[in-house]
Amino acid sequence: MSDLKRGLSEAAFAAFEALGLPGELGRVTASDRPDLADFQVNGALPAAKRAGRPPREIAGQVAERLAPDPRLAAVEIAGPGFINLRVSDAALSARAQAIAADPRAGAERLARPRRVIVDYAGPNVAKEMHVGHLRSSIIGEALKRLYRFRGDEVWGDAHFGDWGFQMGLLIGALADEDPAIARAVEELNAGRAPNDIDSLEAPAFQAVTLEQVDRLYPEAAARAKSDEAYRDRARRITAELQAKRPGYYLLWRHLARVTRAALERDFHALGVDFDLWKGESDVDPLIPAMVGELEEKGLLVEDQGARIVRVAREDDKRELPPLIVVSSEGSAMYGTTDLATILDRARSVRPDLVIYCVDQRQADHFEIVFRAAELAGYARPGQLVHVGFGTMNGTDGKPFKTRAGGVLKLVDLIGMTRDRARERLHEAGLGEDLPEAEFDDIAGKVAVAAVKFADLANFRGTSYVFDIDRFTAFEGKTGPYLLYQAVRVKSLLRKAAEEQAEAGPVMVADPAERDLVLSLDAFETALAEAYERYAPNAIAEHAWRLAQAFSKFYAACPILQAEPAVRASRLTLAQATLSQLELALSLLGIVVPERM
RNA sequence: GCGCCCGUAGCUCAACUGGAUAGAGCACCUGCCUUCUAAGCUGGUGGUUGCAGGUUCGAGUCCUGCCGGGCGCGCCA
Repeated sequence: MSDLKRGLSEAAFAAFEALGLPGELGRVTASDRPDLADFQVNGALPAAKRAGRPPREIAGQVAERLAPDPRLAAVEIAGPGFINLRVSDAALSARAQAIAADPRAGAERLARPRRVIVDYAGPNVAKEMHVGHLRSSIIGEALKRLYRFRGDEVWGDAHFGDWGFQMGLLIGALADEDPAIARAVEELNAGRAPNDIDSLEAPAFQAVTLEQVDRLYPEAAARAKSDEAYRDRARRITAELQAKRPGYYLLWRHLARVTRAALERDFHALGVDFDLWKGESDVDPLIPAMVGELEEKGLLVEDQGARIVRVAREDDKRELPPLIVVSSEGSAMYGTTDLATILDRARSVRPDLVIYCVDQRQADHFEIVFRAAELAGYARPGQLVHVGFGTMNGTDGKPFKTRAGGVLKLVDLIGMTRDRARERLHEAGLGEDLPEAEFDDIAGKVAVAAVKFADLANFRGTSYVFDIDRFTAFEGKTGPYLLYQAVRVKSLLRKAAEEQAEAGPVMVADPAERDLVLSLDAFETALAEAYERYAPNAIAEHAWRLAQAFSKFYAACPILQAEPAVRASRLTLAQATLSQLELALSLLGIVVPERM
């Protein structure tokens, strides 16, 4: 059963067509004026222009055809030609009943599923994740879950940055700092490259820690900006690493392992998971053949010592730089591995759509890579999509930094939020008689809900201010509010079960019940919008509205004390709300505890 | 310099792709716990949507020009 909005749209579509007007004009939307109507149709206004007739006249004719519909209690014309629809209580009751009985809580399935890859543009394997990495993980995860839920076949790929200049830079810095490492690298490099390099171990590298990496990388990156010789050496090392010189390669492998473990820990804490734990290095073997192919196709040209693909077009408004495939040092670049990854995926997964969930600032980069991929025949137009998001700034409007001037690590953010959650749980007297382990689990879920919802409630495209107080806020439009509402329903349903109160047929009567059912009905619309615009904030917004509608219903309508038939109806509404709310939150990557 | 994005309540953000009276949260006033979890609910204050034009029945949304901010522009990712 489709939602009320779509059902009514179909009726309005038919009404417009019967009048010889385009059916699309019959699009039904939620009313802007809830005091006047539940839904509205605005199509009479644009229709008037085409038909050369007054809008109210057309609206009147459409309304006449809609009026007999048993789902509608009232059809009225308002203002210049709006058609206001008020749904009957019986139709709302039936819809609530259907949602309650539906394991998908009223959400539909795609008619034509696609094969989709969500590329999280994973963090660099050179430094720990900080809050700046938050968005791609959270948004990417939400998109992955949404797409999968609607019926697409989806692969989430971490796509770690583990094969570029930053690795050469870090290797150089480590050798500079620790003579033992420098020696080990030299000795290994001096020996002949063994055929089975993967089985080699280099004990000297075992002592390298994440803390060391974390400390050295920013220094090295800064120095490379001003010191040309230093930069050139790092680029040389990068090229040699990619050529698998044993010393560099084995040190790289150790770094990859160490940082990978930290990344897994961070992603796990956030409830983010990947189907493919791939990195740039994984497509390295494809590069030589790819370069040859680009050459054969006449796309590759020599320029300033590098080998590039020109992607600029005549009608470009700006001068788009070329894709640098092979640097003048002979190494693969960011764009090289991206292109090779597109080729790899085209051969393995054969996706209909690849969503790159990456910072908006990289828009030009992706435009260049996508054009190159199309020129090479690795992708069709529209198959690759860059879903950009804004940057996260501090309260001062500049890129976020801690008070000490450093970046805030993701683990620390989660930890801080969890501590705040513990405090607030105590203050509110929630979960006091629960075992320690469950209490901790709840605090963790509250923290993740707070962090994720604070991010996902914003439209991805705009930058927003990272405010630690906002991420640890538990009142108002926050993740914890939503958990609280869901848990309240669970508690209610538990109590009902104890009293052996059963759910039964829905009979909508109270205004709060009407509003709740209309909120439930809007689920599919929210999912469709989030899907089409790659915008999880539509789901977050829906979850918030639903929770709020329930809270009002909860305050206005006693449930367990009501007479049996009313009680049964309200229990069904509560169940439907819980299943849809929990589902919506799960799509955002937020887990609801049993109690709190 | 060229290009992209943004400017909405004191603060942080929405606004179903051009529709009615621009909505939430926080903050600030107001009332509600002998009824199912008060992290809640109720009512209220708060706006010339940066400025000036234009397009049309109708503009926060589209166009033009200013003002202000962010970002990107070849071997970092």
